[in-house]
Amino acid sequence: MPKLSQEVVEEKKDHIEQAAKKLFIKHGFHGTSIRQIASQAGVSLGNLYNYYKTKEEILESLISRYESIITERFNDVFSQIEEPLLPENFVKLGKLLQGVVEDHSEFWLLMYIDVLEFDNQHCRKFFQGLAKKFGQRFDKHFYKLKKQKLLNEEVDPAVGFTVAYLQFLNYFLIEKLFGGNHHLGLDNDEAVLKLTELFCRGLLCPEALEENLFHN
Amino acid sequence: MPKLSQEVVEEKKDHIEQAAKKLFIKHGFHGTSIRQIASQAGVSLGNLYNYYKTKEEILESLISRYESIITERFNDVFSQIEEPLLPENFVKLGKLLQGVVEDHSEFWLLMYIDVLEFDNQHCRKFFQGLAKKFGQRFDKHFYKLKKQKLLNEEVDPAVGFTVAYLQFLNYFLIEKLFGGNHHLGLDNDEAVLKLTELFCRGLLCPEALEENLFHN
DNA sequence: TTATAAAAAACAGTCGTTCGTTTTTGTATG
DNA sequence: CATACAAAAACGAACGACTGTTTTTTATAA
Repeated sequence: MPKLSQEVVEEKKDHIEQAAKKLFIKHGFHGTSIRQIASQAGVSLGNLYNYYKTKEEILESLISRYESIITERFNDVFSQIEEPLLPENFVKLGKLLQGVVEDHSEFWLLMYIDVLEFDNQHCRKFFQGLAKKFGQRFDKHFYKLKKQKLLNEEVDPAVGFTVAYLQFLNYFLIEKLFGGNHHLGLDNDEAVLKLTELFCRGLLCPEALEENLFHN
Repeated sequence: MPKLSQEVVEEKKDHIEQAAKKLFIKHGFHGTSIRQIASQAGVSLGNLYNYYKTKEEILESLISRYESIITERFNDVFSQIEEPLLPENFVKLGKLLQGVVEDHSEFWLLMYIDVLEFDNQHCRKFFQGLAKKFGQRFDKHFYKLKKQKLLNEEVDPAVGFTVAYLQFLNYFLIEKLFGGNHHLGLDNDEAVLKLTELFCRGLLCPEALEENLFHN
């Protein structure tokens, strides 16, 4: 039998890893056996070891494959948002991130596996220098707003955007994976609107922020 | 041998569960064996089954025990904050929650185990009706501010406070468990200050929010 | 002595991995 | 065009260690 082409190998690995993913996110890494993976993928036990040296390598390959998908998806999201600090674009961001979580909540489950069993070795890059990355991506937009003095000078817009991004993700993850059940007491659309309002305007009126007004 | 008193039993269970916790958060539920737990606790394998019917019961007991500790700790935090929407109290909240995460990050690891392997059955109450709970706890404070018209009327103060609470927790969890490594590009104290600023004032200047100003 | 706790041994499976074998298939040969 | 060959892929039995749980035995203290 001739050697399989690189793409065919990748296809087969992808097929195996889809099966593995299904089991890992349901029973965890140690809760899933190689036999189950093989069976789920319709492949023999021994043959798995032609593609992966160890069980852990399956998880690693799966995560890095998924990471590309997620990264691409996020790039797609951000490419739809040119001016991220417009209120209407916060709303748009929220809804797009809702879609990401709904389509790929498994990715975060894999991340929790990684956190638990591998000290988040494989997924930590996801958070490294997050604000800096956004700062670079939306460089010109942030600079323009800054120059126009439309921003609260106390907060770096990159930090603000990162916070909003994380908050949206977190909100939908709590809803999807943690059983939040409308934990803010709002439906999802309202939540996105209220979060947007909060990020843009803040919680307090300008008058309240003159400290003396608060202390009476 | 006479029957052990209820408190002695609870002490022994606590001791066993401390050992179990150590192992569970390191290797996950299925990655930890009963023998390891017994050995770590300095108890015989068979004797464990005098205290728990199954391995899962150890985790359940551990989680519910930890839940009480965490709940108490949170109550302690909130009792230190009478007027949660004062900017200086946001800062205080942030620092207190930093302490909670630093002291009890294991609780969240257990929660991720619960999410992964038990659909968050045991921990989901943590998020249920969160905003409502805060709304009730800080009832009078929120009402007072509302009456004084110091609040952004677009956002329920309970929702705003819940969001801030979750954001602080999430920030420190990312730092502690997910390898964030100053993901906002700030040290922790700065991050608390900037988050506070963001929650109170928002990201945009009042002038920016008149939409026409934005679209030129 | 007796009820109970603790320990040890036994049980029936399952685990990740290895390995010898069989099947498959493109290529080279006649 | 048919055959033989060889390399690769697929398979599944076997290995030794380990699994959660049950049962049996021993130690302990009123």
